[in-house]
This record gives sequence, structure tokens and C-alpha cells, in this order.
Amino acid sequence: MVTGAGWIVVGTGGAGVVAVGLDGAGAELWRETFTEGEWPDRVRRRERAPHAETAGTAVRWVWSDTARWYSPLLAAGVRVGRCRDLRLCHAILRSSALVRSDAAVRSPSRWDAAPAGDVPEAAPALFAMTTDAAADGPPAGIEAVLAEFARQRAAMQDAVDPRRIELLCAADSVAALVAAEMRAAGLPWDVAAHEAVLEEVLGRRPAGGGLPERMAELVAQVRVHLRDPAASLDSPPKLLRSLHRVGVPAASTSKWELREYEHPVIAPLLEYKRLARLLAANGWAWLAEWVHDGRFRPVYVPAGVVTGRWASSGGGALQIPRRLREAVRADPGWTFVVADVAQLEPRVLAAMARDVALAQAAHGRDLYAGIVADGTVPTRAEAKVAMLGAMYGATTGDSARLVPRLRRAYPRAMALVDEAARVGEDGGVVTTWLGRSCPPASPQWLQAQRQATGETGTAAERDRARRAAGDRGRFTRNFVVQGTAAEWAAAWLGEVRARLAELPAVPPDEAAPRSGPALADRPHLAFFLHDELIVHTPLGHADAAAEIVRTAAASAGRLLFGAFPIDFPLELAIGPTAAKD
DNA sequence: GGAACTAGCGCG
DNA sequence: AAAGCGCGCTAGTTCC
Repeated sequence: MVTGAGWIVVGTGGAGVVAVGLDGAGAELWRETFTEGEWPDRVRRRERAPHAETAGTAVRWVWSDTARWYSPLLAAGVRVGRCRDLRLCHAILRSSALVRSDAAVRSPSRWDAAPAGDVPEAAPALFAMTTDAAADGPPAGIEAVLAEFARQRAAMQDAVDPRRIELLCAADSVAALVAAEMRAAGLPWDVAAHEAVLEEVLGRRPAGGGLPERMAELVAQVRVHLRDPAASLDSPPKLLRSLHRVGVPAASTSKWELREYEHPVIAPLLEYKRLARLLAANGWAWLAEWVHDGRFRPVYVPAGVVTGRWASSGGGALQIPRRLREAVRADPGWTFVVADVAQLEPRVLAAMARDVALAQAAHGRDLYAGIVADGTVPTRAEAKVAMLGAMYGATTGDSARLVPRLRRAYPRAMALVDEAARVGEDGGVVTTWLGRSCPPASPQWLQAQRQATGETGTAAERDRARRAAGDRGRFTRNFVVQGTAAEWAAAWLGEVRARLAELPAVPPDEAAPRSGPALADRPHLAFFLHDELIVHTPLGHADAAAEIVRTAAASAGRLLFGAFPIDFPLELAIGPTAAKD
């Protein structure tokens, strides 16, 4: 399956770094040792002219952890084409239902649940690699890495469906490359534009600290209506007591609860909460901490979520408020391609379930309009809540009421999520299209179920167990869809990355040096969020980049679902700011 | 005085 | 209409 592919496994050893060339079958061809400082240069040479034994094939770097090994390369201006991230692949293989239960990769080891190695931004030196430190990050010593790689290849070859699990490992590995590159390049961020939004929304920032103007006004108004000049707006318990005193019997201070009450304090209070949120999460302090040299550089954590979605750490990269997207501004001479997939999850569901009727409704731009058009429900809004209810497991309200209509119209798709829920409720494990399995039920969960079904179970225990079963069912119901959507998105990202790399570099005077030495001279990914991405591109390459983003979406669909007739239409725009309607 | 918790809200 | 999935982050609160 991997015949002809060349692997170069790297790890620590001796006085520095050891690289081992393997042929497609895993046989060792050569081995060399060099110092940490030579690492980028060695990679540069191999990427340009692969070793004779592996010439003519794509080199794949095999390493313990992408953040740890690739970041120094990017800092030195070196990119790689392909890699295998053993930490991420281990996590997949270890729990995948597609991997045989007796595979060596599944026995307990130091690769289990190893956190990502943390790479200090300003310290590209490989000081962290000199030890095989167990506490943080997976093993990095060359023998441990070679052994793990061998275990992983064996597990994949013996898997129930080698192609799928191989695809998933490749997709997660390339996603790790993208994450490292996006951190290196950063998201172009216009501090002045951000500050303009803050001033417009929050009001002028007082020189001596304290609240911005608009917020201070709102505090004053709220206090008048609460008839308490010292009322606290930031402490939920105190605020709740103040509200009770003026006759607002709210049970919590959340906005969807407060919205239900008619009282003059409500409007300014809700407005205050909206502003306070912006100030706390993305105010001037956030700017000072996270935006440097015109770039926002969060740490992306590929597959950081159980479902395989990305997580992030620091700066709230995945929660940038829509309103602040207008601060995302391209460098001079550059622009953005901004794209998102319309209704990714139901499309993925249609394809996984081979549900031709749902795929038919999904044909074209708007899947929800298609559900209306085929007569399943009367309005687009109903189509949307019904579909979300089906994928999330709604039990009450409009959503739950409408789901049966979807069951009649799209029995195969609905059977897939219903079955995933049933398996979860029974304590079982569900698996995505490419083979990522959800965590098993915890011992406590199983114990609670046994307790409730036994003779001695009390009503309260039965109730709690039933609720826990329902919770797990909704989790597994959503897992298969969200997780497969994440796989599609990783495939999309990987394809976009590979195709962008083929575009010609721009001359030095048209480069974007703040994007770092490895990425400054060509279009590159700058942001990714579940089902949308932003490419930062020289103006002259914008149309080509947009075409790549589109065709990559189609490729991702074929890669996962073959010839099944499902399309993945994009909302796509080219423009100097990343603001979307 | 810090760790661990919750509430609330931003994103998909 | 705020029910039903997955997250991260801040501020306030509680507990040691």
C-alpha cells in the first residue's frame, strides 16, 4: 500500500538528531547523525533532492510531534511536503474500532495521551529535543520513534479497512503541518481597525483606566433602574439579588432569561453585558497580549477535540467575534480568499449514509432550501432546526417535533444517527467514516447503568442512569457526524495546502515578510475554523488560489466518499478584509 | 494567596 | 425558541 514511498524517520540520539531513511516496506536504507543546528539544512537538502535510494518518490518525514520538529524548520525558512505525526496517529490507532484489538500499538505505552510538545515562540532552537523527557510530549528518542512507527504501520496493514485509517492518519498529519504553518505565518491583524471597532462599540477608553465611555453610561443607567448607585453588574449573584429587589424574578442573569422580562433595566443591562463581553474577551488587553507586528498567532491544536476537530490554546482563536473579522486585513499587495462550506455536517451525513434523497436535497447551494423544495417541511427555518435536532438529538420543542418528518423523507441518513445514538446509550463505541472512534463509556457510567437496572436500584438512581444514557446517546449521535465533517475538512485543508505550494513564488519585493521566512513569498493558509478557511495571497495569485480552494473541496469529497453524488458548495469571497456578512 | 469550580458567552 | 452537539476564555466565587 505504501510501496515506493520514502520515509525519513527522525529522533534524538547521540549528540543530536538521528535521521533514518526507510523504503516503502520499512527496511532501513541509511542513517545519519547531525547536530540540532543542522536540522533545517538537512531537511532543506532532502526536500530539494531526495536521497538516491528514495529518489523519484515523495519524502515523508516521520516524527514524534509536528509542533516540536517543524516549528524550527519554519523559523529557518524550510517547509516540508509531507509528514507523519506519530503522536496524532497513535491517538487514532489506539482507539480505532478499525484496528485489530491485539495490535501492538494498542498496548499501553508512553505514547498514550501524550500532550503536544510546547514550542516557545521565540526559541526555535531544539533545546527541548535533547532529552527523551517523559513528562511533556511523546518520546522523541530515535529508537522509540522507529519502534512506534513500525507498530503503527503494522496496525494499519492489519486494519479492517487499511485505506480509511491510512487516509485519516495522513489527513491529521497534514493538518498538523497546516497548524504549525498558520502559527508561523499568523493571521494579518490591523490593530487600528480593531481599536476603531472598540471605540465605536465601547466608547472612548479612559486614559486613567476604568470603564470605556459607553459602558460607564450603561452602568449609570442600570443603577438608576436598580435604584442602587453601587449595584454590581459583574457578579451574577449580586446582580440577581438587585433584580429581585426591583421586581424582576429572574432565575439567572443569562441574556436569554433576562430577555423575557419587561422592565426598563433589562435593555441597558443586556447592552452592558454585550459590551462587557467584548471588552473582557477581545478588548485592548487582548490586542496588547495577542497581536504583535500585525499578526495574531494563536496555538492551533489539530484533533484537539474528541471528535477530531481542531482546538486552540491561547487568544481564543476559534471564538473571534464576527464583528472583529473586519480587523483581519491583508498586507499591502496581498488579499484574502475567504471560503466556508454551506451546511457541511448534513452533507457529510448524506454521504456517509449513502442517502440519495438527502444528497438530492443537498444539491446546489442551500441544503435547507432543498429540504423545503422536496416537500419535507414548509419553511427553511423549520428545515434547519429539524436537521440540527436530528444531528444533536433534540428531545423537546419544534426541533424534536419536526425530526420525524426527516425520518420519513431521509430514512437512511436518520437511521445512521439514530443507530449511533442507540449504540452510545448502550455503552458502545461509534466510529467516524475514516475510523476515529469515540472514547469508551467510563467505568462510572457503566457502574451507574448496572446499578439502575439491578434489583436494588432506586428511582433516583434509575433516573440518573437514564439521563446519563441519553447524554451519551446524544454525544455519539453527534460524534459520527461532527467527526466525519472534521475529516472532510482536514482533507480539504491538505489539498489546499498542497496545491497552493505549487503556485510560483512572488519576487522578494512583493513578499509579506511578517508571514515568516517559509511562507512570505507565496499564498498560504492563514486561518481555519471547522468549515471555513482564509488564504492570504498576493493579489496576482488570488484568482488561482480561489480556484484551488474550490477544486480542493470537490477533491476532498471524492477522497472520502468516492463517486457518491454529494457536493460541497462554498461561499467564497476575495477581498482585502476577511469580514463576512 | 492560589487551585478548582461555575456562570456566561463567543465560535462552529 | 433557548431545548439538543463540540469547544475556550474571563471573571467571580468557593475552598483549602
